[in-house]
Amino acid sequence: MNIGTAARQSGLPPKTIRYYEDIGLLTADRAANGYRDYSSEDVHRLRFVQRSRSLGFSVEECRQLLSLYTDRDRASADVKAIATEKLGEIDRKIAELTGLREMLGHLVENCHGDARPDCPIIDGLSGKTRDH
Amino acid sequence: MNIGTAARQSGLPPKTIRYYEDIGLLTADRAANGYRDYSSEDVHRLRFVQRSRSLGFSVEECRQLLSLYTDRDRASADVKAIATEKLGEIDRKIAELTGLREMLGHLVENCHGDARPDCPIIDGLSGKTRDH
DNA sequence: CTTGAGCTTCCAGTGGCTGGAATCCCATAT
DNA sequence: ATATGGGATTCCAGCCACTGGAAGCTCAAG
Repeated sequence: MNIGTAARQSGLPPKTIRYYEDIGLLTADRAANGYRDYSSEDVHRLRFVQRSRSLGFSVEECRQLLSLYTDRDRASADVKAIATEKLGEIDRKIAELTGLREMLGHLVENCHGDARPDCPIIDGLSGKTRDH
Repeated sequence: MNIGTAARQSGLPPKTIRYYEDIGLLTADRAANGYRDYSSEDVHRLRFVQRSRSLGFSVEECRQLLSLYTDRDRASADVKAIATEKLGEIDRKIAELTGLREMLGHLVENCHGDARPDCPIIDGLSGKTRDH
């Protein structure tokens, strides 16, 4: 099957698939006319990468996961280690964003938001107000 | 004052300050020897940008905020609009990450994580299991 | 036989820096 | 006077993960 079909079935744009091939993440057979030719197993791998990426794994992590995916004899502990590490990262990111949300939320709440120039948001960003 | 001092006082690396100048976000006077020369007002602006960036505003948004910061007569509503929009983005990001966290958390929970090859994480990523 | 869609490659740009090289300036120690 | 070390300058390249666009090929349908 051609790249367009593989793209539709995997949820990845053709450009991205070519890019993945370029960086050696996935390979593809070539048909007689020079077109890339994907098997359904290839599509599985593409979708695997698509899902992994959408779950926040970096491309390098996807490379690791793919090799764990391919290696039918690896220990599940190896996979769990990567996933757990990523879970920690996600938690840290959520915590950070929640902190930001709170800070910015306070600023927005205290801003009357009318035609007057007086603005606690600007004051907060410029460091004028004492930290509470 | 030199760029190093301004950097220490604003919390931005010198490289970043030069970069900001390069893209026209901030300007700097030059001393006789060609060194950049920062006033304390310049440092205020640098810190303003530093805080805005750390709160998740893009450089382009910082450009807007800076002009609102400089314009002593603008309505606080203008600032509030930008901040509220950003608040929405942060909320969306948190929601997205929370979703990811949950999904990945389930996979990790169900993985026994021992020497056996059977792994629900890989199965989940490959789409083998029905979405529950 | 033409048209249009889809495929190929390659080059360049995105955002927001960051690292490194080569060179210059300045203050201090010898 | 000079050597040294730290900081400043410029410019070029690279990071991540794509994405857009140009120029040219192939293929199926009308």
